[in-house]
Amino acid sequence: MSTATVSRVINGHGNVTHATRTRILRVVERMRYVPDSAARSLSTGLTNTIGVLLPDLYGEYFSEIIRGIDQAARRRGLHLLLSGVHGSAAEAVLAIRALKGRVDGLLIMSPYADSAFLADHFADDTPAVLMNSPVRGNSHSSFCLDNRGGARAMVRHLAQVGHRRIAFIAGPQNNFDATERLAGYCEAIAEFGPDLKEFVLPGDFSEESGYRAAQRLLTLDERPEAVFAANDMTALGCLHALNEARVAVPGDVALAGFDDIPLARFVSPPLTTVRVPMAELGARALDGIAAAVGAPAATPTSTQTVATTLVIRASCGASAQLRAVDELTVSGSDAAGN
Amino acid sequence: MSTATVSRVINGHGNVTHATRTRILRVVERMRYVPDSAARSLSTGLTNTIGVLLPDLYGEYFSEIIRGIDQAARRRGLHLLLSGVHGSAAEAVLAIRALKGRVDGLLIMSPYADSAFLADHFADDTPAVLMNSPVRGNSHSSFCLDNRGGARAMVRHLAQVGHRRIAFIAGPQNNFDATERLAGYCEAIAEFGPDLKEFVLPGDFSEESGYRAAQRLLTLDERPEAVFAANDMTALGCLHALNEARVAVPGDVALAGFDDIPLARFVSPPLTTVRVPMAELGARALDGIAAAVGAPAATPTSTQTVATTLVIRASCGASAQLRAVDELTVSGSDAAGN
DNA sequence: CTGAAAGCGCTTACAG
DNA sequence: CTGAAAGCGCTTACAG
Repeated sequence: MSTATVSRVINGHGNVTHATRTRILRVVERMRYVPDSAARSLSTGLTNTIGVLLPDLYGEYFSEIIRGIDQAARRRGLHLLLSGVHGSAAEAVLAIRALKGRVDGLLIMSPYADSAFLADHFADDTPAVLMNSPVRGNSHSSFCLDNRGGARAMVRHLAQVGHRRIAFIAGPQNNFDATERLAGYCEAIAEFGPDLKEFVLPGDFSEESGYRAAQRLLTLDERPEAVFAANDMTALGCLHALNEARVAVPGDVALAGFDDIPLARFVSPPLTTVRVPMAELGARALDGIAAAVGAPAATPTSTQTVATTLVIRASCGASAQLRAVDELTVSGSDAAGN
Repeated sequence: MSTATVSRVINGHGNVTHATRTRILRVVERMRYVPDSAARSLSTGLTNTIGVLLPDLYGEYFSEIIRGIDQAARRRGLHLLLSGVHGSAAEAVLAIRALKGRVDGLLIMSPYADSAFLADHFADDTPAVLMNSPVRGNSHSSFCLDNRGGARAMVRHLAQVGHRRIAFIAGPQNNFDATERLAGYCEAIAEFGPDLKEFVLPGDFSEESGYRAAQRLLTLDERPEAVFAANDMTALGCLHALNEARVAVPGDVALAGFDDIPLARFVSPPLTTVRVPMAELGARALDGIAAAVGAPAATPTSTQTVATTLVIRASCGASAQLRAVDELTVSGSDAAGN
């Protein structure tokens, strides 16, 4: 009954008599023995946990990512060491360092977390996967929402319904989702007709910024026929201002958002928007990091895109017929790198 | 430059020449050396991380708890090992066991996690704190929302506004929040007047169950003057059914919820409800477990209650004057045990 | 099939 | 002020 033998039965390594095995199991049971994870990690070099770094651990958006990650991790018997990295790069560095020896791999979403940053601060023998982050270089795999495709699909939809002057209320300039959505809008304006013109107003994803943007739009000589907000909260602020000014939606102006937050279908009129499958993003990223943990270091990296969905409701003047379709998958593709 | 000396400068233990210290620091910097957490944990017996077990890691409710826990943990430089324990007690046992050697303390919210359960499955030298769970015995500290006080305050409010027949749509029977809210309702009915009568309908916290309960209420000979739902989603389902039946709220029947979810103030009429400060619960519980980690094992345990807040909006027929007050703190108390 | 021994990477008395 | 050594609790070749 040496520690070696106990270790063997606990880890199911065979080469143990049935008799000794049952004897050990009985004692284990009686003493409620549970192996110490830290010791096990030290000797095996494995922790069975994945570190997850997000800008925040809460809110609609991150909560959904966590949900996807959690479900995928649970399927694989992996633990999650979560950390919210609010803002500063210095904080991100500390968080990453603190993970050494605690995790087998890292899942990270952060404006600072490009490959160079990771190479600098994270042990290069530990795999890392980026989520929804600007990818530079191909030393790490990454999973991104198709924000760009979603924005393009929305502009196409608005143009199809007949709107020409389509304004865009942007999000924060240092936010990856926001800049991708803006880029998609610009691309689509250029692509879907010479009669479409870019018109971008500043915003910051807040309800407040949507409210202000709408007020400004209302003072214009030539009002846009449609307003596409970089996210739903901004669109809601917009709607508020429009209501106050007795401007009918979608009668006088069409309104669209991005995210499909729960509120979107409760407001009046229900908001046409783009659904972003955060949980799916999280789940796929977890699967990606799990694969990387198991794979040899030289495995090629890839960048994968998670499709977004156009959700057509009443706020853009689409015909009931079109709305009946309700949801159309609009995007999604894979690209392999390195 | 032995490992011992390096260890001393890294941990700032003094007794090192300025010269050797700077030399070591320089090398540490150049090699980007970061101590291995698993090894450190093994030798110090400390992990600087708190394990957190919640029924789920996502959704409005848990997301807010996580937010509070995260903020408090960050203030103290503690890491969080999060685990969602969906349902089964067996799963909870596994999750708890897997934490051994990984955490200095445990924060847990689960219907199964009473003191007896913890004593059975969690090392007794590791402190644990319960959140919003039925407390039996006093071997563990616990932090609970004052669901009972919140429900009582709501009934009192409804009675004050003039309602006599106040129905309650209950939540799941095995849910601690739900049973406490029901208990508060019953207590208050008994307390605030002989002319008040208990009338409880089944429900399960879902919008659907509120919808059905309302339909049933509408068939009654003597309709209630007020309906108090065990949570906001149920109240919303109720509102839906009432709207369909063209029963005016609050004109024909008053409606109240519990939770104060974001939607509550967006529906029409805005919903009178009870706000539950989940983030505060999480933060206080984290502070509690942090204190327990530092304290000697014999430190007395305590049960603390986190106050809830009555939020008066338009759905219950309260006068505008009363509503102007908008929010009234209604409850909150401390009780020390053992 | 079983056990003695080394080693995982740290920290911390204990000598010097 | 500094280093050699033991020990934290496991796992895993290696002998037997």
